[in-house]
Amino acid sequence: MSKAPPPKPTDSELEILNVLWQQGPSTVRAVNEHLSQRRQAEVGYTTTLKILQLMLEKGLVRRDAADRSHVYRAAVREQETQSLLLDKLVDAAFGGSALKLVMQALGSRQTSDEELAQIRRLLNDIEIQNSTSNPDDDDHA
Amino acid sequence: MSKAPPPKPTDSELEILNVLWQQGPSTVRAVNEHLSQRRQAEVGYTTTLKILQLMLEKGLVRRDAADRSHVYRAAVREQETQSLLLDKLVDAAFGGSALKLVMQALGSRQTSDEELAQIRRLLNDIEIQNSTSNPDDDDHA
DNA sequence: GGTTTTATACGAAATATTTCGTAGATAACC
DNA sequence: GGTTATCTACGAAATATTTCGTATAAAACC
Repeated sequence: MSKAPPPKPTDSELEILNVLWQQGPSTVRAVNEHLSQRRQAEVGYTTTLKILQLMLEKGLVRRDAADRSHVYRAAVREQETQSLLLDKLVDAAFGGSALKLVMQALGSRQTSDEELAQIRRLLNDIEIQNSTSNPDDDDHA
Repeated sequence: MSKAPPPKPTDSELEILNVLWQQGPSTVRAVNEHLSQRRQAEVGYTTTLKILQLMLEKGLVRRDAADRSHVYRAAVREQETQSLLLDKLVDAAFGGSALKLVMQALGSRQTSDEELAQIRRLLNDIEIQNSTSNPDDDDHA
């Protein structure tokens, strides 16, 4: 046993991760400015700093402390985090059924023909995968 | 102006809503027992009571206090709550793109042919709707 | 070299959430 | 009628999250 997986980020932490994913490794000041832009109001510099320090302890970010201004970067990938949050939501609100979530997402909002086409392409890809490997291999515990 | 929409339920509140959606109107004791079953451990009776009281203040549940044992029922619909949580997640983790969320949900997990077919049927329905009403009516602010 | 600016670290207040103990009232039981 | 069980209300501890003020050190400026 060695590493515990990083925990689910809080709302504020997720906001900061978004900045780091989009901007790449950044100083506290840079993160703080992007954060202040996203929201209506100005965010205190030390607030951003503090959250980044907590994120460091949790393993959500790493930092390069070579210079006086430390540079932080995301330690978790965007896609992995999306999956994690998606799974949590599926469990907590959709009775564990990702299908229900997808149906809900598609059904309750406007989806353009272009997007529909995009999803169809993905469905085709998945179907091909299903048939080339194990056609009926869905729920073998 | 009159009614503020019920807020996003917390994790515990969502758990209780799930019980109420599944079991229908229930006493505190009944909710508490279902809750204790879902988790490993026993949940304190007054803990469940307290959360239900807070949910009442927030407008997430209503109650019938005619008898000594009050009966609580969900004041928000399951589907609406799912939509709300979904929207929040889309904004917070998928840059506002529901399409990305759907692609991620489908791409990163095993989806059976049966489920794929179900989604295709939904896509067809949506496409028909799109063409019968307003074909290019996606982003008219 | 002294002043101002810009960093990090840290403590702690403010807020939100979860948990439960205790008090008081009422019903049920014997 | 008195005791026990069950219920709600309420306060508050325990925990998590968000926010920021202050202390301190180092760099930048003049």
